[in-house]
Amino acid sequence: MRNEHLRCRLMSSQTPPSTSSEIPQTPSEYEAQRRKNRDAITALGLQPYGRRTEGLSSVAQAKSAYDPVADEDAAKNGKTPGFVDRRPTTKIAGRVVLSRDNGKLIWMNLRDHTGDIQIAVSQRDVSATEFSLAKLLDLSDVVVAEGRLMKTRTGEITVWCTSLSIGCKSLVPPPAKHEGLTDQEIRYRQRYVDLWANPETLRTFLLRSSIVSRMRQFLVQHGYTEVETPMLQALAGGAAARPFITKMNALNINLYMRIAPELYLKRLLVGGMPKVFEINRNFRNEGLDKQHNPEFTMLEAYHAFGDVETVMNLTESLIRDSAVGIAEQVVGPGAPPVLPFGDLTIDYGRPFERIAYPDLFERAMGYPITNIDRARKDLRERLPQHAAQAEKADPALVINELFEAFAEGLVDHARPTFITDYPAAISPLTRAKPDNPNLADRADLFIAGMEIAPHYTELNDPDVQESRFREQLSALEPGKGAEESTFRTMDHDFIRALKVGMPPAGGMGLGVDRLAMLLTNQRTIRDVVLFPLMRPEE
RNA sequence: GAGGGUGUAGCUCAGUCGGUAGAGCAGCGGCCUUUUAAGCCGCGGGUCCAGGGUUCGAGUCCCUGCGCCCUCACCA
Repeated sequence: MRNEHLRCRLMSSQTPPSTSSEIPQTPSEYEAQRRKNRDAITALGLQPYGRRTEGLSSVAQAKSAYDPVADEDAAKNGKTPGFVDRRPTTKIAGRVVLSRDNGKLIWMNLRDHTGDIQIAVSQRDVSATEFSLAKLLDLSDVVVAEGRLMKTRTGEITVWCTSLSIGCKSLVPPPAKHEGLTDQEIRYRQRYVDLWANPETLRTFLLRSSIVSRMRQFLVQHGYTEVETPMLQALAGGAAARPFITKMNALNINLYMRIAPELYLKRLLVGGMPKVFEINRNFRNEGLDKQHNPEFTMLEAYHAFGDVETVMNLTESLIRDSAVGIAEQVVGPGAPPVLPFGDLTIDYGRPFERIAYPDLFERAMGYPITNIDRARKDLRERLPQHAAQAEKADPALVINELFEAFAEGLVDHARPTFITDYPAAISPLTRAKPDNPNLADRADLFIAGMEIAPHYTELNDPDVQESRFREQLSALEPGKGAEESTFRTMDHDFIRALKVGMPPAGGMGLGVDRLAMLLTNQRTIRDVVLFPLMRPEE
């Protein structure tokens, strides 16, 4: 009953308004003209918003079905009596991207997600109604064309229509046919236009989709279990970042959008799931730039009885497999995983470089990280804008300023590189190396200068974890304290979980958007996020 | 947060020294049965991002604000 009612309402809303007073806003000249054409299509007895259509081929399938022998035969013998036309027929749906009306013969180019193809609508070969429809079509309408596959005199594969119908009327004029849609703002705000008007955009997102599904497949094949943990959390933990705050009415409490799934995934290790991963969104209340969108997709994976080395190997093989998948789609089967990113050519097939933090520091500065006096002096002299840092109590921060300024730049951007052996002092949530308590069992993967994935040997001593939490809380800067202490709270349940006992484990987090940027050669995160965050219109 | 760029027709863009708002495509009317960004003839189309100022006169110069892009900084 209820469905009936809904259906009636839906159907009535599909009926075009008969009076102009029902048109919601003043239409542009273009929209008015298209509404007029739509009404004329309705007047022909056709439904301008189409209906279910079976037996559709993609444009790519149609093109590959073209039969040159049959076409030549038809061209040569088509007019002889008793001729049997063996050219294959096809039925395709696509958006009208070009139209050339020669009077009694209309050429149009249709586009679907696989490409463009030309169709011809001849007055001689379709019904009078269908030919009238063809005359009433506008650029960016979606049509269904059926006919035989042939080549024109100039050699272009064409569907010579025997029937034509409309899938939907477009009331909005398309972007310039030659330039496409170039306005960045409209590309992001109206992605639905960008996707059809710029085939490169659709291609990028199809590639991104294939990366993510192939990653899932890879992880499952390697024995990892995919899980989903809370996105709404009473405590936003697992990373040092500011969360989005939201409110739950029923319980009258504040909740936070998660900044990381880490603490929940570790609880699953406690529960006895040995290898888990999650691919999902994290939310961080920070600024936007080429590498940051407030919501972004993160892969986190944990491996019980593994360590940092275990997950480094996982990341390396996972990224290599992703690159192989992309190379096969972009270049062809068997293509090596070598992909361009801007001016770089990145070979994902070679073993990833591994450089220890202290070694890289010494290579850049000429002295070891233990030479704190020298480091303080360097910071004052070479980075005066960070002079205040030099007076800070913790030497590791001094070292790290210099490291970021001078050492990170030595990493070859074209070569995926793990930086290992970070100072323990700047890695508060990581276990120390078994043979050196001053170094953390942590490795960060950099590609093209971007931080792609951190790896850790996870803390599993509840007492150590609790004291690290406390240190983090007490280290809050006075100015930020009031605000940040509202969401930085001790996660007692997580400590309780560690008391139950978490096996030793390796864990990693991989920025899926950044990996998608690298593999699809897009310079900004906004070009690999379908609907990037924009300031609201108006 | 700082600096730079940009905003003009549905789209892509010109617009000189401050002096009647322009082009191509798209649209409308007409012609055209093998076109390739089809072609030919004709026609219409503007809140020059918004607000203020200077000026006889502002798309143009000045100020303020907003959007987008780029670089840097911050954050991670």
